Amino acid sequence: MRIVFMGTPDFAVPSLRKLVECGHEVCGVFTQPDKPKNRGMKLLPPPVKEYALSLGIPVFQPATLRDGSALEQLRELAPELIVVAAYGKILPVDILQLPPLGCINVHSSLLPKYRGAAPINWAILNGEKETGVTIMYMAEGLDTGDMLASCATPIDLNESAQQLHDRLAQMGADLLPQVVEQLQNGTAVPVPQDDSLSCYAPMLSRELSAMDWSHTALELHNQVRGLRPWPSATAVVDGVRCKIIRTAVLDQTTQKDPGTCLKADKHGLWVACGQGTVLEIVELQPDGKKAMAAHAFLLGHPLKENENI
RNA sequence: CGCGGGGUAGAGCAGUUUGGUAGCUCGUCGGGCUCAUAACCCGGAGGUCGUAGGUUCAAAUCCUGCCCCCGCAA
Repeated sequence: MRIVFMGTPDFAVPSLRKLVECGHEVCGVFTQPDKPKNRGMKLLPPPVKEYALSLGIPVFQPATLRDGSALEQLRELAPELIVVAAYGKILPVDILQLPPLGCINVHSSLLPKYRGAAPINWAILNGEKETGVTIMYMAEGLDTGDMLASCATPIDLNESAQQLHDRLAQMGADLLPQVVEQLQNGTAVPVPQDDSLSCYAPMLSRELSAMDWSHTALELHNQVRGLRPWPSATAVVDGVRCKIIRTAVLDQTTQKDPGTCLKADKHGLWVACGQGTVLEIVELQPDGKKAMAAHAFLLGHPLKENENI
């Protein structure tokens, strides 16, 4: 089938790869413009662009889809279907109506839950036991279109958003061929979303990072793994601002106030949290340093028991 | 030229301001104690101080170039 693919970050790459592998004619790829990133403000191409170029697929990076030129380019490409995965732009109606078979989106949640920009992270932040991917028609509303297929997966208690992201990216890609085939055959069965069950997963921000020890160990654990790799949960440990990379919820209780260091030696770094729960900090990354095991950090930052960390 | 932190033993840090024999904790190796131990005691090994040059009687430390790592910002 003749398809235009729209996507930007790593999440979208497996889907694009799958379409190509299945023999579809991906006649064009739309992705966000290169943006200054990283140290030195170097202009970096999005992952989807790099991959598309490596396959020799024409890449389009319009700053806007609303000035008519993108629509014109799409008319020339004349796709039967547009497949979107984490593109990062809202498609205007005229584009949504262009392809004969419509526009479909690979979304990393079990819709109607977690519509929006950061569904993977919010599923973990909220302590969900299960999430998944959904492929749906695109409608004018944000992630509100009729669903065509979905696939669920359990979330491991210690899984980070990054790990889950990678799994879901692949799951979404694997789900794609059957949906495309059904659309082609006319056998697809769109299922409307039940708006009463929906919730939103807004974009992440650094303001979510700071750890509040009065929260329970489980809540903090979810914060730590849900915000990986960006923006990461942060805490000040021995006066040093650190990203907290990996934690473990301990099967212990304490009478000490939240934020009290219960243990700080080569066997571990334990912190008292809300409601008497205890969190172990397993791995962290001080400002300006590489990630390190908590016990290694303690060698150079001797912390005492019963102090506030 | 976006802002900033850093590269010292296998690991994490101190020492650099005020140049003068390289230090701490952990690990490691050997020995001891112990029913036993991830605990404790004794002893040892291990570092061209990122790299290239400069200043100096003398450089981890001061000066210059370069390489690499990381945080912020986007």
